[in-house]
Amino acid sequence: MNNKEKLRKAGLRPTKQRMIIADILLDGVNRHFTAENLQNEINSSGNSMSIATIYNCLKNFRNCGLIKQVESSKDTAIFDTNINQHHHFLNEETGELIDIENDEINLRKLPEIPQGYLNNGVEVLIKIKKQI
Amino acid sequence: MNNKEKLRKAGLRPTKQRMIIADILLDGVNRHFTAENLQNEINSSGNSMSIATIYNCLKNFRNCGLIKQVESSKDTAIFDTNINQHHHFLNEETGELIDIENDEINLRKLPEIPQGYLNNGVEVLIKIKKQI
DNA sequence: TTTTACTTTAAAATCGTTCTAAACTACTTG
DNA sequence: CAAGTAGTTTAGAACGATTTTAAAGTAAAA
Repeated sequence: MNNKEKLRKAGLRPTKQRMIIADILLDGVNRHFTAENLQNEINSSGNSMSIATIYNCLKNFRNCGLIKQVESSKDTAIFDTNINQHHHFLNEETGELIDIENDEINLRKLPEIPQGYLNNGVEVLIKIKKQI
Repeated sequence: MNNKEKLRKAGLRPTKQRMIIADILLDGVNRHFTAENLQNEINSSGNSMSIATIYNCLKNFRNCGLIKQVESSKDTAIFDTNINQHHHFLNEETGELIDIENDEINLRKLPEIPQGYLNNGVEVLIKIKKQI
């Protein structure tokens, strides 16, 4: 499926701007990035786009499940093109994230989900620091 | 150990402002809060404090391990007085966090920590949503 | 004491992100 | 294809959380 079809399937009009971003993000390579990172990539691809459009687009892509947003206490939102359930190492000193595939972690015992709620995804974060 | 001693032990001068905040936070009750939540509590305790001081203090307390900061992609920093390793349910719709004690989760298989790094804490986040 | 280093403060500045409202464009319908 | 309409992009203003500034204040050391 090409990117135009992916956007349509997600319920998004394939506008010029969304296609530029889809061409960068939806190439099958897993990556973590911020809005600013993406703007730089857009610029170096010879295109340009309002930062508001980039934020709109990231929000739309995220809401449609084309990308994920990482839970992180950094001051900048971090997005992830790996939309499968998976986990992360976090280097707290640098903010760097490294993917951990879902089958590399085995959650044996899970607590009971609060009454009236459903499990909507589990994320494990392993904080790491440089050995001294 | 009283709060003055706790601050000294953490390497922080027990100033008037830090004592006010310690009296609110270090009472043994686990809670999640933002800087603004804390400011409201300070105000209702009959005290007042510059917001810059509140931020300074929270950062100091966090760096000294007196409180923790929760990994969360919300736009406001969330702190936690529960400093033991533990986990959270996150209601993504409301942002509400609920503690999961460490022994309620059993992580069987863990991935290998990257070469040259040490495990510095594991946090599991279980996202939940209201059943319809 | 007196000195020194650390802390607090109000206000300004900064930074990421969202809003606004006007111009534009994709899609629909005739 | 033409015209309508609903959704999208844009620059720039606005916003909210947090940090910085620089001056005044305070705790601890000498």
